[in-house]
This record gives sequence, C-alpha cells and structure tokens, in this order.
Amino acid sequence: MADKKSKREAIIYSALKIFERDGFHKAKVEEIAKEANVGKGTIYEYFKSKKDLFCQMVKHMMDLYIDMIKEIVEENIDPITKLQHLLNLQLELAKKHGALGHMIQIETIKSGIGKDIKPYFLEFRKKTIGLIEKIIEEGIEKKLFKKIDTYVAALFFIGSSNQFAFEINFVRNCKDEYDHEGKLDVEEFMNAFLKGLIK
Amino acid sequence: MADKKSKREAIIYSALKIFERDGFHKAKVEEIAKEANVGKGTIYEYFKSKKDLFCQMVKHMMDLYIDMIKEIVEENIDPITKLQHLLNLQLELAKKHGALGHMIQIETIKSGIGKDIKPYFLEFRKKTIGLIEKIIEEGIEKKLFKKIDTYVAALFFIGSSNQFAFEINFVRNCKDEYDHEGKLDVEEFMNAFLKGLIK
Amino acid sequence: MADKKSKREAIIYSALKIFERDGFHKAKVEEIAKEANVGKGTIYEYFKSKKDLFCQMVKHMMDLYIDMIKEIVEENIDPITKLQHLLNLQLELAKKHGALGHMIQIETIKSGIGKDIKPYFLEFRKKTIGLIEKIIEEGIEKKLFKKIDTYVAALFFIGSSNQFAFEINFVRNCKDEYDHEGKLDVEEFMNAFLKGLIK
Amino acid sequence: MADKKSKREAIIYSALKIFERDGFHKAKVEEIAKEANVGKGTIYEYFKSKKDLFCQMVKHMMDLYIDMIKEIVEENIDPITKLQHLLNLQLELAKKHGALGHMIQIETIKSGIGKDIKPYFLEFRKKTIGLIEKIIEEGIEKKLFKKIDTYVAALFFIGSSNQFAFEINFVRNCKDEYDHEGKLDVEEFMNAFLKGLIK
DNA sequence: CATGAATGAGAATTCATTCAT
DNA sequence: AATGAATGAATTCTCATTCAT
Repeated sequence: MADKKSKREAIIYSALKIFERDGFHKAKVEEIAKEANVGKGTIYEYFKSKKDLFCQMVKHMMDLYIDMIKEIVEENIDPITKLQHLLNLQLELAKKHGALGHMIQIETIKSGIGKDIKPYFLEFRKKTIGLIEKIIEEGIEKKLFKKIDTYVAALFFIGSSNQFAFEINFVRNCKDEYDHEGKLDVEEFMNAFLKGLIK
Repeated sequence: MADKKSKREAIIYSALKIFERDGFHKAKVEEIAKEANVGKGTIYEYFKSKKDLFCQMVKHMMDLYIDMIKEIVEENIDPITKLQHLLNLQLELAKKHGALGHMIQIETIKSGIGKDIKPYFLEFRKKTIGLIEKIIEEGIEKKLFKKIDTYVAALFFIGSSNQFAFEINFVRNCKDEYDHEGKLDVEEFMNAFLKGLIK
Repeated sequence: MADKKSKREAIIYSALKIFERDGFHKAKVEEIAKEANVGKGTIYEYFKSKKDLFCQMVKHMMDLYIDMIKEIVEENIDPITKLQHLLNLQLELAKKHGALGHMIQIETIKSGIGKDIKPYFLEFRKKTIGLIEKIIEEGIEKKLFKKIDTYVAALFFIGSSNQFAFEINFVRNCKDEYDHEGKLDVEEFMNAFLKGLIK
Repeated sequence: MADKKSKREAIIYSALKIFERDGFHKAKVEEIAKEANVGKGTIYEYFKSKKDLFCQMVKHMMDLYIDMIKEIVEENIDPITKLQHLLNLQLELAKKHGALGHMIQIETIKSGIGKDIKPYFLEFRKKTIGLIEKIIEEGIEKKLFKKIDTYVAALFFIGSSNQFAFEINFVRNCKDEYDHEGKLDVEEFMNAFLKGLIK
C-alpha cells in the first residue's frame, strides 16, 4: 500500500464495498476513508469528489468485468459451455458484489451522477453485449444454434441470468420470508434458455 | 383534488415522479410538495416521514401492477397471447415509470429503507411470479408448453422482459451515443423466449 | 362548558396542565386544544397567541394564589398559625402544580415572554410579599416576633418554603436515586424558621 | 483557544451564556456557535446534540460550583463566617449567571431533558446539601448552633439565600417597576437565618 | 504527501398560525 | 362561533469539501 497506485486501489475497493452496501447517496466519504485506512483528506488527493470516486470505481469494475468475459469468450471450448461459464461468473459476482450491477444501472438513469457515467455505461454495455453476441455467432456458425438475432439473444441472456442471480443471492437469503423450494440450478437455467418453452 | 383521498394520491404520484427521477436519497421532500402543489408541511399530514412516503408509494404501485397482471391472467385468451400482453404491459410501464422496478429492487437490498420495504417487496415478487406461473401452467396443461419448471420459466420471463424494456426505453433513447439497429420487437422477443436458442 | 366564559377557563386549565408539564416552548398548542376538547383554531378565538395564552394563564393563577393568601391573612387566628397555614398552602400547590411557580419565575427572566409577564410578575411578587409582611407585622405588634425587617423575613419565608416544597414533592419522588430519611415535616420547618439556628 | 480542550470549553461557556439568557428550547445552536466563534458544525464535533451540549454544560457548572463550596467548607474560619461566605458566593454567582440554577431545576423536572440530567442534578443536590450540613454540624459541635436537623437547616439556607439572591439581582434591577427600599444586606439576612423570628 | 478539524450549505421535520368551510 | 387542514418559517443536524499543519 506504499506506492501511489496501490493506495488509489485500496480506496477504490473500499468505495466499492461501501457504495455496494449503501448506494451512492447514503455512503459516507468518511466511512470509505476509514475502510481504506486513510485520512478523509487523502481521498481528495486521488479523486476530485465523491462523485468522481464513484465513477472511477464503476469504471474500474467495468474494466475488470469486461476482462473476465473476454477470457471466457477466448477459451477453447464449445459455445454452450462458454454460456455456462458466463452464467457461473454472473452468479459468482452477484454473490460477491450484491446488486452492484443493478445499482450502476439505476444510478445511470437517475439524475445526479447519471450524466457522468452514462457514456461509460453505454460503452460497457455495448462491449458486454458484443462479447456475448460473439459466443452466439460462434454457435450459429457451428450449426449449434438457429439463426436467431444475436443481439436479442444476448439481451435475453443478460436479463435472465441477472434475474437468476438475484433470486439465488438475495431472495433465497430471506428464507423466513420466502419459500420457493425448486431446484433452480445452472442446468435448469441453461435448459430453459437453450430450448425455450414450446414443446 | 378536493377530498382527502385524492390529495393523498396526488402526493403519491408526485413522489413517484420525483423518486423515479432522483432515487430515494437525492429526492427532496420540498420538490415532491411543489410537484403536488401542496405545502411542505402538508406531506407530513399524510405521511409520517420521507421514508414512509416512499414505502406507501411503492406499495401503491405494487398493488396497481399486481392488478394489471391479474387482469391479463384472467383474460379469455391463449397462454402465449397472455405472455405477449404481459410483455406489452412491461414495455408500457417501463416507458412510463423508467426503472422504478429496478429502483425498488435496489432500495430493498441496500441498508436504510431496505428493512422497511423488504417484506412488501418479497410479497409482491411472490405474487408476480405466482401469476406468471399460472399462465405457464395453463400452457403446460394445454400441451402448448413442455413440462418445464414454472418457477424458473417465470424468472426467465421477468428477467428478460425487464432487460428488453430497459433496452428499448432507456438505451435506445441515447441514440447519439448508441447504435444497434436491429428489429428488437415484441415478436422477436417472444420467439426467443418460446423456442430457445438451440436448433 | 357552553358559555363563553367557561370555555375560556377550560382552555386556561388545559394550558396550565400542559405548560406545567412541558414548559412554554416544549408545550404544543394542539395538545392544549385536545386537552380542552376544543379545536386548535378555537384557542385563537380566545387568545391572541400561544404567548398570550401563557400570560393569561399565569395571570389567572397568580390571582387565585393571591386570593388564597388573602384568605389566610384575614383568618381569625394567631400569626404563627397563619404562617403554618401558608406553608401548608405552599406544599399543597407544589403537589398540585409542580414547579409552576419556579417556571413562571424562570420565564420571567428569560428572553422571549419575559418582557410580557415581568410587570405582572413583579406586581404579584409585591402583593405576595406584602401579605406575608402583614402577618409578620401582626406578630411584631402582638409582641410574638422580634422587631425584624418584615421584608427580609417575608423573602425568607418564601424562599425556604419553596425549597421545602421542592424537596418534598420532587426530590422525595426520586427515592431510588435519593435517600435522605429525616422527618422533614411542617413542624420541623416552622421551628427552624421561627427560632433560628443559634443556641 | 488553540488546543482541543479549550475549544470545547469555549463552546461550553457560549452555551452557558445563551442557555442562561434564553432557556434550553429557545436557545439556537447557531447562536451558540456564533458566540463561540466557531462554525455550526463544529459544535457537533464536540457534542452529540443540543441536549448533550446542555447536559455537559450543566455538569461543568455543577462541578465548578461544588469545588467553590468545598473551598469554603475547608477554610479555617468559624462556621458562621463560612455561611456568610457561602451567601456571598451565592450572590456573586446569581449576579454572574442569573437564574441558571433555577433553570436547571426546572429543566430537570420538565419532560424532555429531565431524564438526562436528573441523576446529575440529584447527585449535585446531595453533594451541595451535604457540604452545607458539614458547616452546620461543625457549628453544633462547637456549641454555636442548637441541635437542629442539619438537613432541614441546609435546605433552609439554600432556599432563603436563593430567594435573597433573586431579589437583589433580578428584582432590584427592575427599579422603575419595583420599589422596596429596605437595607437587605448580608448581615440582615444572616441575622434572620441565625436568630429566627421569635422574640 | 497525508491528515482530520473546521466549516456551512442543505435537508428533514416541527408547529404556531391562518382561513375556508 | 368553531374547526382542523394547510402552510412555511424556523430549527436541528449531516456530511462533502477545504486547508492549515
């Protein structure tokens, strides 16, 4: 944590933790500083403002996420397994970072920081969708998938896997208050996604 | 706006508008009051606190939403058309109320108001999923759908239709910054949902 | 409570109760109204403002108090018994009205209502002291008391009997937290007052 | 005012001044801040709330007062002179701090902060009375005073000296409106206290 | 560079007072 | 005359940001 870069990162990860838990407005700069073991003033040496810190944190996480998807896309495995890996990644991240993704989406729409992260978010979304499309295109080329619109399919995958992750990581944690007891595992999900509803 | 009930409703709808745009924390009670054409103090005649107003608004919207889905479920049409109507409803609401649903989801998870709306949210989610499951069960009974886990299918529908609505209503509004030009219509979506990816 | 006068009085007595318990600033007009079984607006038919209500209430109580002392002064008994009756009155009122007297004294000094009740308070004080002086003068004339300065003696009586009343009515109610277990009765007090400390 | 401790004290003394003048409820935190030449927020760095500030101030003053009485009790002079010094102290403080003592008494009884300072007040009262009792016991031992109940005598001294101080410092300042022109000096008071009324 | 004490703009909330009914 | 819904001025408290050390 001695050199400049790692202190910046320490702050980013503390910010991640606090923003994740409290959302942008409820999060306190002082708590982020405490979490990072730095003084409150130090944060302002590395970031222009709370908003800037939030945006930098978001960018950082987006970049990491994109890298992780890229890795999967470039793996030497069949497209279906790639989608399965992607789903696993989603579940894992949701477990680690809660609804960070949703939060970013929301903050993008809301007034306030929206205008500052919108371009990054759109760029990120484009990249993510593009990478998923690649997997699907590969499946189409290999005659595994039908000639579906890859963009629609990608949206489909993102939306349903998010919902799936939310169900597993949040809703299922409120057992006392909730009670669906189905299997709800990855296989089940992939099956629905790949084969559709119709007989 | 003369009687007591409609003033309460006027405030709820102003709250909806402002919370939708700004989120819970950034929203100012004073602005909600102005929007409703009432004095700041009047809000506190009808609601205990800003948090209470938020929760009442959320409950109100959830009830309306549940009623709308119920209506669709009870329509005298085949299950596939029902799903299509549901998707249309989703798109319409997303257009009108932006990411309200997402916001509620987020606020439910985050510290702060979370504990106050969690029970309502879970109840709401249970009802919504239950209603969609009904449609799917009906499809299975009528031998239209395969014997899929109805819970998984419902989650699937919710997640992907949300994503679809988000794409259409938010992302496509940022044309300058974004540029996918596929069809992306309801038919395309239903097709993907019903038939799956695999050839 | 039908006629105008009794409604005014009902409000005064409700005000008394609430001001007594909460003091001027913490007392709420609405609560006084509720206590008096009248609407909030009705209070403003009878009193110009909260401050005015407070002052009228104070005046009312002062007048009653003066009447009660007068009655004692005019009783056909010896001066020492008169003083004893006065002390009993003090104890009784303290029991009924808590530290109302102290509160009026305080509010008289503090900024705010001070300037409005100061003249009444000073007038009241003058009368009270004057009446007590009368008793003492009577005692001096009847050769029961020494030729003490009646003004000083009156102050003495007021101060010490207040303290006595406070001890009995407030401090002794906090038994758990306090623990003097002396006799502390009226006789003891009168003895100290009349005979002094010195052997 | 450079070090932390003295800034806390500066705030305490500003609070003293404003609370003294306005009472707890009418006093504004902002004005206390201005008086102390600090920002409004600074007060909240040192005290949890307005109520906390009030209580800390009260405790501070009580401690100072107790120290001053202790000093008198330990002086190497006869008990009567000690009581005279105590009376002088009372007069001096009343001149400096108005009815602070009364105010504390009132706020202790009233709902609101009452429950927070009651224990301190009772402790303080116990100590004060205890110290005065010591002086009186000493007088009894030295055969100067008769075998009076020391507790009653102490209450007597406190009550009457308070009244005396109030008369001199407050009532006499309203000359235009008031007009008793007796001697009313310390000697007169001591005389009444020591020798009583009866011939 | 790093810090955290100091700041004050800004927000939620309260409540005396008004006024249409 | 009586009411209480509506109001907004006023107040406490929070917290992002600054800046002297």
